[in-house]
Formats: sequence, C-alpha cells, structure tokens
Amino acid sequence: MSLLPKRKRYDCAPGCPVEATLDLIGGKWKGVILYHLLDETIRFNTLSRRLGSITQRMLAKQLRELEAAGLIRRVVFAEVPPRVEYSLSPDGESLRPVILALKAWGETRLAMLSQQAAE
Amino acid sequence: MSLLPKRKRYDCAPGCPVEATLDLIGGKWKGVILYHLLDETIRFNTLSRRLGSITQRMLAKQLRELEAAGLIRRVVFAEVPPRVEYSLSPDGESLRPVILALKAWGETRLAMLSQQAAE
DNA sequence: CAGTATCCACCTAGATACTG
DNA sequence: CAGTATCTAGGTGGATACTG
Repeated sequence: MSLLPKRKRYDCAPGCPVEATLDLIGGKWKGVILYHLLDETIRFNTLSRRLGSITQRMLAKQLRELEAAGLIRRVVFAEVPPRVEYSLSPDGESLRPVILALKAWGETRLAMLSQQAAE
Repeated sequence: MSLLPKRKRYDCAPGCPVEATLDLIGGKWKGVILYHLLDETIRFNTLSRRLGSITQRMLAKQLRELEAAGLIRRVVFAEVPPRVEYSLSPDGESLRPVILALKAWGETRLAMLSQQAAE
C-alpha cells in the first residue's frame, strides 16, 4: 500500500520530488512541529505551549497526519494523568537536513529583513 | 518597510525561521516554480506547460507573490507577441540549497514508496 | 493531561471565459 | 503570448466548549 495521497498524481516531472516533500512538511504547522521534535521527545501540552498560538484541535490533527505519513512516533503511557510523547521516527529523522536548511535560510532572511527595517 | 506579512507575528521562537521559510515557498506551487527556475529563465507559457496542471490564474498569482517576496525577477520585452521572462533573483538564488534539499529528500521517499508498493 | 465535538470564517485553488 | 475577470467547491485553520 502506498502512503501517497490517492488524489495526487505527481506527474509534473521533474518537479515532483519537491512537491512531494512540500506536501508532507508544508502547511502552517508541520514544519515547525518537526523542527521542535528534532532534538527532543515532547508531550502534547508542551508542544502546544511551544507553538504558542495553535489550537488543540489543530495540533491533534497535524500530529495525526505526521504520524500517518510515518514521520513521527506517538507513544502512550498508561498512567493517570495520561502521558503521550511524540518523537521523530527514523523517516522523520531523515528530514533533519531539510528542516535545518529551512531554518538556516529563514534565519538569514529574518536577519536581513530586520536589518533593512532598521535603516 | 518590512516584507513580512503584517498579520504574522513569528513569535513562536525558536521555530520561527522554519515557519518564515515555509510561508514563502510552501503552498502547492511556489517550491516547484522555484525549482524549475533554478537553472533557466523561463517564459510564462513554458512554465505553465512544465507545471502541467496549473491554471493561468494560479500561475500568475504565484509569480506575483514570488516577485513581491523578492525571490524572482520578471522581465517584460516590448515585442509583439509579448514576451515575459521569469528568473531567480539573487535572493531566490540563495534558496537553491533549500530547494535541492527538498528535492533530494522527495526523490528518496518516492523511490522508497514505489519500492514498498512493488513488494 | 490529552485530547473530541461543533461550528464557522477565510483562503486556496480550480473551471471557465475573455482580452491587450 | 501573457495575462485578467468571475464564480465556486473544498480545504485549512480558528473559537469555543466539553471529556475519559
């Protein structure tokens, strides 16, 4: 069974691989969530606080989608109060250079923009 | 004046740079458009054909946004029939490693998925 | 704590037709 | 050739309230 969304054809060769990746980490939250998971295992509410403005509904939805894509792992502990920890799967790990490239470029650009704003 | 969209606050430090980058190259088409412009200057209709399923309306809109973000250049030739060429600006050029990272990861993943599908 | 359930505004993107 | 105009469906993401 393929993990590719059925509705997509990825027939725009040779741009496809770029589109395929953006499909998985694009959107408003997924890239940032993966970024936060790069170095730590994080619990639901902690992640929620780190992302600041995300709603619980959206966070749950994004996490389900990342899990379905095989990029993150969800571990539930049978405790009271409940504890659920999210971490990168090996596939998610493999995205590290990509996420870091996005981060590096974004940092440079944000610095450049605030520089310009100061002039 | 800042090129940052006014409605965004980028206050989710330290995830912001990732979000900022994804804001610019995310969505369904921008990353792929930049990818196609990586090695060539391309005309409107050519780009349209290469992307396959994009509508003229969407292509025009994405190109305007990329131009407004300072990532591409638009050069109009005073000819009949009209000719408009799009190419990467220096800022867009600086995205090259990012786009290539997206491409490399996507290629690996697509290969992996088709491998699995064959089993 | 870690979610669901509901409802809703907005935006993205497609279809189609038209034009300087 | 390189767009614009109009209309619309569907998806994305937010607000709020509730729960095992």
